[in-house]
Amino acid sequence: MKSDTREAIMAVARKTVQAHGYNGLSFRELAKEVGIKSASIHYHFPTKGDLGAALARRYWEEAKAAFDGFWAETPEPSLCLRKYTDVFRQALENGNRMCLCGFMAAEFDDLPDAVKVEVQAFADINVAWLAKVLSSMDTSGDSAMLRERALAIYAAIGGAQLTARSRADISVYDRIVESYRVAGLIPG
Amino acid sequence: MKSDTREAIMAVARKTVQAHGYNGLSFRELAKEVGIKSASIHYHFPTKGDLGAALARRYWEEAKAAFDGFWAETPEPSLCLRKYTDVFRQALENGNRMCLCGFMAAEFDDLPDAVKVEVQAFADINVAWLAKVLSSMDTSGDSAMLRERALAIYAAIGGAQLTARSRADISVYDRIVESYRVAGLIPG
DNA sequence: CTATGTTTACCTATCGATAGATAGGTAAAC
DNA sequence: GTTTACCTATCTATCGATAGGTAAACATAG
Repeated sequence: MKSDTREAIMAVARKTVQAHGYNGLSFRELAKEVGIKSASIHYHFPTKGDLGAALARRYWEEAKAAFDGFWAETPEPSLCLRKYTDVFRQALENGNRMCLCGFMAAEFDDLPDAVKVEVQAFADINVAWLAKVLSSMDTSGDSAMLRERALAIYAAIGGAQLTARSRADISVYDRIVESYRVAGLIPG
Repeated sequence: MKSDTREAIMAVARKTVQAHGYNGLSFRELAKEVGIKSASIHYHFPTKGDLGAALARRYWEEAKAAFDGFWAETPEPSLCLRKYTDVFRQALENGNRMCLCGFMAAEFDDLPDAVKVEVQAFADINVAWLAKVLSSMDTSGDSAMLRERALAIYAAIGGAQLTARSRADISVYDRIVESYRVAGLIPG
């Protein structure tokens, strides 16, 4: 089995970053919640940047697995998109938290390079997956335009999450995303 | 004249928060850039929360004045909306910075209450102004729906800014906003 | 099976840097 | 004489990181 402690560190750290950001993540506080000493975190993750990069990488790997699961199991593309927007809703449900990489996008200037790479990878897999789903709904064959639309949907969902968070009101997220559908930004 | 130093503190602090967030704002670094000692900042702003609240308040006051100026000077509502999206573009032009209140929305959990109030006020004035402009383009008279659309546009623009920032590429912002218009989220 | 060496996974203790905040002093302006 | 607008000096708390120790787990040789 992979180290339980390492997994526990990552689990607690992910929730912390989703609520307080990368800059709001402290080794001492993290260690206290895990039940070890802060020096022990350095054993598993030599620097904070190593931990941040591991967190962001794990985050997009899990997201990609979930999205691919939707695509494999869900025959209806519009339902696929509904499951997609629900994933971002769940972060808000979980203590008014944000997407880990969405928060880190705001803090981008202060991230170590290794973390930046993984944050960008998260956006990439979102856009690629959305473009794939959109292409299954659209016969125009203009894949460049679908990619643009996919990018717009990804950005809009991140904005909906950010806005709802500042209201601490998940219904704000629902209303914004519904408006995106009404306006035609998100098809279905 | 209002204190030059106080204004200088606010000007430097605003740029810092737009790049590094409220948590990334340090009295020592701020004082160094202004050319005074950190203790002197406490003379003008007793606590960091006081400074943060003053920054956010000033920010939405200036935004409101700018938006009202657009509305007064620009006869064409769709041109008004273009000036609106340009305002958020300018933050990115200015060293890949974000909207001050957009960044603080991410850090919402860690903000003093007095700051939270002002961050929410910024969103309120954006949505109210957008709803007013939208109502001038729409004769349906469904003001509740226009407010929902206004909220969606505000959220989407914030997301576009966040996404473009994480790419350090202003053209990403332009492409996303253009997609919003193509999709019909932003009329005009 | 036992003895020995290595690796794993922590720990205590501490480092220098930095955080916001405060006390008290000073010199100029009013 | 009081207020304004700074200053120096310092406080406690916290930051990420490091050095070095320990005890258990494991591997290997006799």
